[in-house]
Amino acid sequence: MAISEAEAVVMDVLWREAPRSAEEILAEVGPTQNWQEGTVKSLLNRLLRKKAVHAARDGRRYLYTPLLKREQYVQQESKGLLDRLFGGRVAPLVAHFSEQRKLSKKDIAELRKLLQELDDEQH
Amino acid sequence: MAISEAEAVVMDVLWREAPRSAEEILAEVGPTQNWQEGTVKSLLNRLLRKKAVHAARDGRRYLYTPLLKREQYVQQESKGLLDRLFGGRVAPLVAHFSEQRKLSKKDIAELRKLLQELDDEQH
DNA sequence: AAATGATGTTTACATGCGTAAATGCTCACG
DNA sequence: CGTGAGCATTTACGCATGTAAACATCATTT
Repeated sequence: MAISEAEAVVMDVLWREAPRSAEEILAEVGPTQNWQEGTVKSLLNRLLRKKAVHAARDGRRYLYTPLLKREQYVQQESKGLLDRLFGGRVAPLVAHFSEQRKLSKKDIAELRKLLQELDDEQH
Repeated sequence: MAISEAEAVVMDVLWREAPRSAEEILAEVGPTQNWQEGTVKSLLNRLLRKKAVHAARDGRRYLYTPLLKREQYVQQESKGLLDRLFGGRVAPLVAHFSEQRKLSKKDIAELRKLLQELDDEQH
C-alpha cells in the first residue's frame, strides 16, 4: 500500500539520517508540523505495517530505519504524476513549468548541462 | 478543497469536451474504470459541491461544464510534487528522470528545442 | 391514470488518513 | 517491593474517498 503524505514526512527524517528513535523524529518534525508524540508513534506504526521502516530494539526504545528507499518513493510519485498529467512524457512537464515561468536561471543552466552530458555519453 | 483522483478522471473527460451529460461521461469513462452509473453521479455531485464543475439543466438532464481549468489543476498538482520532492526546483526533477533513463529521444529533442527557445526570447 | 423508464439526489459503507487520547509494559528509584 | 517515568501499542474519532444502492422525480407510454 502507498504511504501517505504525513507518513512521508516521517520517512523524510529517516532518509536524512537513520536509525533514529521516535523521540528524535519528533524533535525534528514536531516544530514544523505541530505534531504530538502520539501522532509520530502512530505514523511509525503504520509505516511498520506497510513495511516501509524497520524497528530495532535499543534498550527500552526502538530505533527506526527506512526500508523503502527514497529513490523508490520519488520514482513512484513522480511517475504517477507524469503519467496522469503529461502522458508519461517529461518534456511536456518541463514545458508546463516553462510556460508558468517557473524555471529559474539555475534550472535552465542545469538543464542545459544535463542535456550536454547526455550528448557526451551518447559519444 | 482539493479534488480527488477519481474526481479528476471525470474532470478529464470534461476537459476534453464540454458540456456533457452524465450519461456521456459514463460512456467515455465506464469501460476503462469499470464504474457504474451511480459512481459517476456521485463524483459529479462532489465536484459540484467543490465548485469544480457547473451544471446547466437541459430538459430532463444536466449538462456539466468544468469550472476548474485544467491548467490550474495541473499547476497545483505539479507544484505540490515539485515542492515536496525536489525542493521546488525543476532541474532536479528532470535529472531524476534522466538517471532513471526515463527520457525518451523525443523528450530530449523537445527539451533541447525548449531551451533553445528560451535562449532566443532572451532578447 | 398507472406503470415505466430516465435522471438526478440521498444515503451507505468500508477503508485510509490525520491526529491524538488511553492504556500497557518495564526498568530504575525511592 | 511498589511506583512513577519513559516508551510502545491500542483504540478512537471525524472527515475524505471510492464505490455504489436506494430513493425521488417527472415525462412518456400503455
